[in-house]
Amino acid sequence: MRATSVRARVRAEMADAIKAAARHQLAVNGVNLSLRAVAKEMGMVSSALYRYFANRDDLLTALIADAWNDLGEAAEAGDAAIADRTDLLGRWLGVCHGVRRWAVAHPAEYTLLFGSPGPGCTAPEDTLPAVTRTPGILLRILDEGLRDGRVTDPGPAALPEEVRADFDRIRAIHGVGTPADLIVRGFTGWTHLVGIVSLEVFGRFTDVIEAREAHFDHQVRQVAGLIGLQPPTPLQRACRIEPRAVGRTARG
Amino acid sequence: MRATSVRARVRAEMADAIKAAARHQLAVNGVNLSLRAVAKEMGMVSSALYRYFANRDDLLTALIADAWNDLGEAAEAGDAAIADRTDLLGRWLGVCHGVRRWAVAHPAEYTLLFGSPGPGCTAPEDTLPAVTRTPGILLRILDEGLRDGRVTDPGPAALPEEVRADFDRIRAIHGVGTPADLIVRGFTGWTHLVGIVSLEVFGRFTDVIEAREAHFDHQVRQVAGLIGLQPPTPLQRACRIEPRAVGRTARG
DNA sequence: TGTACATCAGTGAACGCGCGTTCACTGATGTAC
DNA sequence: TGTACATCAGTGAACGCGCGTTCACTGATGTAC
Repeated sequence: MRATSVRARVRAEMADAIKAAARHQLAVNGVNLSLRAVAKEMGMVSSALYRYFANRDDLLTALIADAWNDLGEAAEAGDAAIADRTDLLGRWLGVCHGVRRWAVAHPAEYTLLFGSPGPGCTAPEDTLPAVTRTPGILLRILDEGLRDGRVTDPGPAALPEEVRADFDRIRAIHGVGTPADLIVRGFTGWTHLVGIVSLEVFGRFTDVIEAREAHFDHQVRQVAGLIGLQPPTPLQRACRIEPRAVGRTARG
Repeated sequence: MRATSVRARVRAEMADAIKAAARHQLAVNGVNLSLRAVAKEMGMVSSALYRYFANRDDLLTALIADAWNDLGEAAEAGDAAIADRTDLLGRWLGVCHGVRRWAVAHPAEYTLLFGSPGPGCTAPEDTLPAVTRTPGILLRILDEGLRDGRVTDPGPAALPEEVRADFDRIRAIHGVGTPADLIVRGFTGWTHLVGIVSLEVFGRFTDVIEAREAHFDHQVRQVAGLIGLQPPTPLQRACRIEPRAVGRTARG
């Protein structure tokens, strides 16, 4: 029994190594992953990969699932880096910067997630938690702000009924009580974030925007303001021990 | 001499027909354009295409240039559809809807423009006017609003110096006097627009947002408000002959 | 107007390539008695 | 502990495919005299 699990462990490690090699291939040769190239990088013959993945699509699907989780971890790390947990604006910005940093560092994997889907791209059902993880972090920040009064309830806004239905569904997925109108506001932040990161990663800022990070920070702040996130008041800041560390961490 | 230009005209028509077939191929088989498939659709042999385009990259480059112009035309049409030229919010929304409609109708061409660039993607220099055309329309609406007081000058905002340098350069390209701070606000609208359209076109709204157009309209209105665009006042509306047609056209 | 020549669009065969995937195989490792 | 068998990771050859691109060619169309 124990011997079997040794084999299983080695097997799992091999699968991980293959995925790592595949990620490297993505980084070097772009999004058109070649099984033969992955195998060569592993020092194997291409047919050996079929011991670990049923086919190319299977490997890609695994990479995509991993990428969603990596993105989520980067976003969570950006949130967690803010010492003052009541500084919701700082945390929001931390998440945004975390997402951008990950995307710039892993352009090919970002492309898997937010570039155009290839021909045989079927998102498997069980990736839903991974996909909704990052927007979920943003949503929870908003929700927290709503509950302690830092973010104002938008009240009965002019949200079309059909749109409200969509966002009631989204609310149910995340299991929060945030009103649909506020979720929409947060979703605007998410769509903007994806837009500005995609433009940068896909090379649309070349020869246009040079101060990438400063520009990103400025834009994301603007949108955060639209959403209703405010910097902590001086009084709130005064109650904290290390207020100055916050801004720096958010932008690092 | 006239005979020669007959040949030249036929030649140009053939090149157009090839591009049309290529566009159809893009729409059907996705972004991985195959010269052989294009030739087959034309009822030709693949080597015949080399009479018209030096190689595959040349054809793709031509398609991309055309796509930028098509997008620009769709955006301009969205603007032009607003009868009340002083209704800057309506015109802004008209441009946004025009962009979205074109993208949804031509997903593969949109992907060429805003998806991840392929390996040999070098934007030729002379496409700059085409690339900047659509954001330029948005910028000019803002500029018009600034000049007649509908949009307020943001004044000396907290724009980092390096970002200001980038946007001074952009301002020079478009030849407008709009202050950099306002251009940045407009650029936020552009990045948001690209984000929400990309998410929809690349399939990220599947099983998430069903009321696509209503949701889009709502989001884009939110961001337009952030930028400083306001709906015409009742007085302004009253001075117009057909005020009610505006909103409908903008959303059609 | 008629003829000789040049231009050029399109053909069809061929090239070399890299790809995903299959299959029978070898040899090492684990299992059962 | 030792032996016979089962499992399974990895090999290497082969398959069939579609691809971009080349090249010598044919035949129609335009040009010059």
